[in-house]
Amino acid sequence: MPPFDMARTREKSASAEMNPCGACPVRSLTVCAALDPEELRRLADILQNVRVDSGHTLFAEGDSADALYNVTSGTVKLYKLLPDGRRQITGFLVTGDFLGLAVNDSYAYTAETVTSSSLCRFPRKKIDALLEEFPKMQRRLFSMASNELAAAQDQMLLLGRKTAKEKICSFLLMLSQRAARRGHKENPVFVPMSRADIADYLGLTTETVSRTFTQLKTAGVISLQEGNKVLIADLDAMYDLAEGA
Amino acid sequence: MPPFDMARTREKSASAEMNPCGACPVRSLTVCAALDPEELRRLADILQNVRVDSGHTLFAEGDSADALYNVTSGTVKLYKLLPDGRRQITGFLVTGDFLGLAVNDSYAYTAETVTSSSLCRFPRKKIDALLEEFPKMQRRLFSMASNELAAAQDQMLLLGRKTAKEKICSFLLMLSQRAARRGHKENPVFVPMSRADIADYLGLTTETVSRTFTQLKTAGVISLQEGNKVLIADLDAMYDLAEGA
DNA sequence: CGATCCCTTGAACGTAGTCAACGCGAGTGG
DNA sequence: CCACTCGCGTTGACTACGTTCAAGGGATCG
Repeated sequence: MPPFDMARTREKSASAEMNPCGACPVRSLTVCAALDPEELRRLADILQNVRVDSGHTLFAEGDSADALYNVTSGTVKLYKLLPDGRRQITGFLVTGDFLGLAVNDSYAYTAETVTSSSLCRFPRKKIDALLEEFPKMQRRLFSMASNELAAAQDQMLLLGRKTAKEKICSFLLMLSQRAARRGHKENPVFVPMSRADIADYLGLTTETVSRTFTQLKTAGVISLQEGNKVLIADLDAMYDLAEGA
Repeated sequence: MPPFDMARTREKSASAEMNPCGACPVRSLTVCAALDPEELRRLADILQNVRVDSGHTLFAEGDSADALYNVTSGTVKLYKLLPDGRRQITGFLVTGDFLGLAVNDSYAYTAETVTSSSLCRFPRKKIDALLEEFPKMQRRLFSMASNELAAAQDQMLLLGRKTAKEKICSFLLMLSQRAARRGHKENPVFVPMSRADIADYLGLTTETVSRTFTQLKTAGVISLQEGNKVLIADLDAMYDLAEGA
């Protein structure tokens, strides 16, 4: 029996065997894009499929960073805490996003599922070895990190300089655009996270988030629908409101 | 704002030969660390040394991103603007930091000098080719981007969840630690940027920055010295104040 | 059916923003 | 050489946006 078959038997989930990377429907979105079949096979050999229910912690800030993850379905939030419990969510990750970058071999943030999610888990040492071997993948990861960095700067602008209304509108537009890029319907927008999560992402309180939704609803810019969906009724107004026009 | 071509003197390979990367005193801090002599020579071949007076724009948000830069001396600020002029400074870069990562071949932010500065300029196409060739350098760049990303998340926590006093203390401590890591004296801290710049970095107004400095001064935690220096009189208090203890 | 969680709404409060004035030092020109 | 301007920092008075504290509704679940 070839060694790679041995490796595959170690995978946690049977679904990984039935759905190898070559057939992965979200590959084009992520770090695995543009790898050739042989490289994909090598990648499949080291990954574990992980399924996590909503509200569970993948890893906590300060944990030793022994794996990189790739979201294949669901939504994951990353956050940091202050000693007194104040929380800042630094990102909501969805299909195709990766997480687990480390500083000093420790995670810099806590990762927790918002909805039940599936992830590919790459043990650090193995993925590092593979990155050495496949510069193509290294470049891809770098380019994704660059995009993350640009998004982080947008978020700083939002946190430091936007009003509550502008923050909420920017947030909804971001979710909408992100859904569109993944081939989901961009309107109404699916908003799976709680008011508390939105507040901690935008630097607000739940009360302010709730009040601002009500304002926008009253102004006829959005309307709330069943199943945590938000219909953007006036897209132009949203764009204007998102930047203070 | 003066036109930057006037202030900027671009020295071609001639000066690069006189001061080759091999003798560069800040190499260990930056992307050029751990390259061998041959690789350094190749790097020196493509770089331009750039000297820029204070208050000049290196490039603006949206410009086509045709170069990567590396700060060798001085301080550079990066910022983004809202249509009505509100500004968020996303970082102050010093010796060893790089800038110029692009999204869609455009810069995502404006880069402007705070003090007169020197930079190494790497034309995009040439540096990309070199990165292909030297995976070592690619990895180094990636690891620096990872650190940037972690710093960005810290900044989001600051912007979203810290009070004015906590922001100012965190800021001064960051400057102090950064100076220490570069072998400069960490106390008193050199603070070359204006109140307006500090405000736009911390999501405050100049008045609040000024008032908070006065408060900290009155409380005996810091004292202001000649030449834009801040003496941290009570380091423990600063650490506590920075996280709301 | 009670307990819990999440969301919403109301009222009062407080932190930081806004508007305004002034001091100070550097640079400029009469 | 002095008067003037200009940019920057500081301080004061007032305001406002978002927070805090509190209450209640609605959905879910044991």
